[in-house]
Amino acid sequence: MARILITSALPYINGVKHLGNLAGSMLPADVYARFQRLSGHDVLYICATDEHGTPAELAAAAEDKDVRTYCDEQHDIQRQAGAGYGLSYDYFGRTSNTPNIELTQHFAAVLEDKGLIEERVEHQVFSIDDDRFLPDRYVEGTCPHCGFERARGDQCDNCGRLLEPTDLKEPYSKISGSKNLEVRETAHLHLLQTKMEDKIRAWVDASDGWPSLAKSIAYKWLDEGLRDRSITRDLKWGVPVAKDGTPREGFESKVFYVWFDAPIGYVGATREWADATGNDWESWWRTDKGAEDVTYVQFMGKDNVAFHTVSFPATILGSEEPWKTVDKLKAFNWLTWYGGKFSTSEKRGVFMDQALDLLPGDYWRWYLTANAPEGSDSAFTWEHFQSLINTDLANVLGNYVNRILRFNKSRFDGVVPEGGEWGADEDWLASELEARLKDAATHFEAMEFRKAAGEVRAIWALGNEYLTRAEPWTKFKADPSAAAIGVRTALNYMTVMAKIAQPIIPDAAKTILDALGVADDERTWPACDVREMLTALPLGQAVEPPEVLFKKIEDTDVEAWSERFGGAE
RNA sequence: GGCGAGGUAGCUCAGCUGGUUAGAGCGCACGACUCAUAAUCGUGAGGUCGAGAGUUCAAGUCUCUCCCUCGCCA
Repeated sequence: MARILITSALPYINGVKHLGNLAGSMLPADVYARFQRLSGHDVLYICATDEHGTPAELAAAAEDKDVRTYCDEQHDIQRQAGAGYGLSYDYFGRTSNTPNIELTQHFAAVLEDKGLIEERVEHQVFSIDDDRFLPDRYVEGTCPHCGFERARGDQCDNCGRLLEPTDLKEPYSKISGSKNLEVRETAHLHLLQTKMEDKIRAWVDASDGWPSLAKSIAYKWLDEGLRDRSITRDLKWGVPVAKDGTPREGFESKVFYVWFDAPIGYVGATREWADATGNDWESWWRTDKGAEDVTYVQFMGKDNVAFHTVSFPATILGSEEPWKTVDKLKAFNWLTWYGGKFSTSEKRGVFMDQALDLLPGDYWRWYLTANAPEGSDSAFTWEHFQSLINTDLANVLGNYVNRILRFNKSRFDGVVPEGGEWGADEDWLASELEARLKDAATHFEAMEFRKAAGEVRAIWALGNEYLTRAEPWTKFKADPSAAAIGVRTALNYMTVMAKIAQPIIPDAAKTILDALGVADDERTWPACDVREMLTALPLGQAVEPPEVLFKKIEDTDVEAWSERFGGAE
């Protein structure tokens, strides 16, 4: 039994995430976690909301709430949305909770002890009417190069030149529009990443288990040269810059930058889990306290790779403490909306909570896994969604369950029938299954989710092929016992179909296994002898057809949804 | 503008370190079957692998140029 620590990139607190976010980290992490649990491993799947930073403050202000209240509400909304998709976190924590605050302050203190943190004075734009320092991109004004009137403080969108906020002519606050700005001096802590470049590069060199996408992004950053990075901000909402409970002098109104404390949230949320369950968090994170046998797997979108392969490692490696670092890293490309970007403002795309209003979580889980943006960006379209759901879930899997259970009910009184002999058709089924089962497990293990889903689908389809060969409906007329072996094998086969479906569509799989009376402790990943699998159900056991597993998506649904959420043109 | 990803059958995508007639699923056509959510099973038709040039005995797979799409720019 292996110990596997799984984290998915932390969703930012600012609003419910869209399907692309779900598909690119939380869902595949969950599928992987479920697969590994079914395979008998000790899995700890941790996630949390990333709550600090300016966007959270502004979103709260827009709703006329204090930040804490806003985050409380949003955290709850995201937790519920995750539950709607069956995301099986062992713990869904918060970066604003005490464990993360303490850990963040701890890392900062240790890094400073190692000489990797330095106080530097910067010049930043302060908005008197907003009563706050403005992050670069919240200062706008006229570009000194091209005259574009809405250039951002970090760069001009029109001519593309990099800017400093102080370069802008006629600057104004993007938050309030106020022109009542001034440049003030402000001190910040800087993490001296330049000193750690060699150490990080050596660590990247030594890493295996990363896909090429991840390595190339890490090297790109290293090749460009790391920069010392400010890790504090002039904000109220965040981890206070303090040590042992005492605020740092001159930093009373400052907090750590969200990008510094967010990844530490993986550890923080693990501590929350330990506090809540009475478990030990250090045995998962400290190699001096039992974590040396842990395999740590991270899931994230490609935009997050640099932070996980360079920035966060800088924090961890810089501490020189025996923290666990990532072993395997799975990075995803984008799920696009008809080839373009998901966009709230332009009403393009579906968000996690909205999708659940349309259909249950399993529908989305299947589509987003079978069509995961693994090798390249992958397009969501309603038409494609409809096609995959109807074919794979309703026709191939759902109909199989329905056809065989109903036939069994009308011909064999709804119990696993006796009679008939294992024959050539059953041998054929067993050998096909054995090969495909092995492939499916390999793909799940390798985190190749499209291929895993494809193999699962192939195994489902194999059931229908078997029925075509066995044709119990024909045999029943002349020899009911010849039909019985076909039905019995088909019922046993259905248990395998459902068991391997569990990582991807857990709810539907549970419905099927319940209908077949499979005990909870027999629902692990099928790994025994294939013939044993196909003869496991006790003769005479009652099996009841469940309600229709998956309803089909009609053309009228697609029309209505395209209208509401955007679609082709 | 810089950087990144990508342009492979009608659609969504596989194609590792170059090597027999370029693959899958969906869609489509035809056939079979009737237990089933008009479901299922079988067969088949579809591609000058964005364009051009080059390296090589051999390129979707390497090099260069160009065109186009998407994203990021902390």
